[in-house]
Amino acid sequence: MNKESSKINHSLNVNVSVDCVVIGFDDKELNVLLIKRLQAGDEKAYSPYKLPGSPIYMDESLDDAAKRVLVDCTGLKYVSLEQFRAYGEIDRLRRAEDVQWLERTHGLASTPERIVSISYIAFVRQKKFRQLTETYQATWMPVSKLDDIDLAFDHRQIVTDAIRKIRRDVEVQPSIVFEILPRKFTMLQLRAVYETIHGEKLDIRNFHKKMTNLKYIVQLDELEKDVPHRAAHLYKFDRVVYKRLRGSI
Amino acid sequence: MNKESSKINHSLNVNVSVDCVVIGFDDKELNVLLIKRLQAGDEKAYSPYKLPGSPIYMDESLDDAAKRVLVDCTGLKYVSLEQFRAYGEIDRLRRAEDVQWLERTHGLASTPERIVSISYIAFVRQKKFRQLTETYQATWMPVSKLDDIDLAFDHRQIVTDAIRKIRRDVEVQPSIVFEILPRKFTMLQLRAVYETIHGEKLDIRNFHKKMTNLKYIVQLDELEKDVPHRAAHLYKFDRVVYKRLRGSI
DNA sequence: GCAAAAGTGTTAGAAGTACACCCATGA
DNA sequence: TCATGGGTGTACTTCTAACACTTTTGC
Repeated sequence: MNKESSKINHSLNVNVSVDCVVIGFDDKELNVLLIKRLQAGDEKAYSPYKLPGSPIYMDESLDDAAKRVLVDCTGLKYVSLEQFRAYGEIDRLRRAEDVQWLERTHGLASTPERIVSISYIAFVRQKKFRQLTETYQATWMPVSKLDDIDLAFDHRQIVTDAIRKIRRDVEVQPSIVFEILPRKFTMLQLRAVYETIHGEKLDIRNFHKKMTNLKYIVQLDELEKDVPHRAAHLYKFDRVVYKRLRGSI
Repeated sequence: MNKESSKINHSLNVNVSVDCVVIGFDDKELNVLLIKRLQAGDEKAYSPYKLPGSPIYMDESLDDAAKRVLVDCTGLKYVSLEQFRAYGEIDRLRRAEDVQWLERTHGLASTPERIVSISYIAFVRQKKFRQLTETYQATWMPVSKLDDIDLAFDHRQIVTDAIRKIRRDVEVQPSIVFEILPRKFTMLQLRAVYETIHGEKLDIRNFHKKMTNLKYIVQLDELEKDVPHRAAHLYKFDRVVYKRLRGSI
């Protein structure tokens, strides 16, 4: 848009951005990855948290932009990101502090009237990259505490929608739960995932029966170690069998 | 759409557009609503069909833009449109004829490198507005014939994705089938919808049993008329009961 | 031995599937 | 009387839900 003002502006498409809702699981609860905004002079005036996001570059697809954002903000590569929804209400930039932050961060002389944001969801196992989040000023916020904090732009709405989507997706596409489990997992861990996502306790025996009936959950000849109780069997998720059984779902 | 060209550019956001995938049902098969492109000098060079769509205006939300497109192109109001997916590959405007068409139609001096399109789905009963589609050069294309025709931009991909989405949505949100049925319908009509969407025959007795067990499908004290065979009962969809039973789904 | 979780079966009810015949109507 | 779709029941299988005790291990 502003070809003069800087090279950054030349290659950015400031009318379209991507935002990533990274939902993490820490074996106990769901957390969402938020970025602390860099603070300028009057620190108080700014909403401290936002989703990782960025305007797209002209030479990258939406999917590539979302991947870039995740790598830039968190160091995370190889995370499966799924496009989720576009946000384009006309009052998305209603807060002056949000606009100021955008201009400062991206070196813009001016901001468009509106930025349409394409949001992406990732569902990840937190333990994989606990150290990286500190480097990038990213922080895990428990989903249960979201009501108490202020988020920039319409990011609260986006997070709320994303969590609702994940709850639904687990029903139709159970493979996503294995993204937040280690490669080898116990039935207890698997059950904890389902209980956390659904928000209710599940019957142990029925759960065990149901899961071991699934052909793509295979028991390994291996037990967990260093636990202060009887060791549980380990299982793995067989992606090949899963895909064969479910076709293109 | 034709004011003064300068004003149009001022109020259009040419970087973002909406496209509507209107899937219609004519009691036999699924059809998608396509627009015939207005033809310039060299008619042959242009892909004849595209989805109804438009760049968004600065003072309208994405949802409003989609509604406007549908009204402008087809005269359809009060159709439930649902946002579906954003398309932002960098080569969306790869075809020169597509770019030329855009510039001519919207009076643009130049076209951005890329236009991100937000696609919307509507699912409608074709009979409601058969005459309107002629006025607007819109036409119903059987989904089964899509392989044989050329669509502009990435619209083939969009339509394919939309149809897959509808097939899935029927499972989780059965209310959408009633959008393409008359207010009073027979079990045969209802079954035809399911069979068309799923692409397979269903057992008549089991289907009947299952549907009449649903509290939100209520039998009326009324029979169909003017049929060359025994008249069937009419049923209606009770939206209030449906919503009560399914909460916020 | 105790704390903590692993592992395991049965029963009852609900839901889904397979399957075939007579009925009402208009042409 | 024939063509067309309307309307119905039963038996079998599968899935779901409810429910409690013994085993293994580390401390």
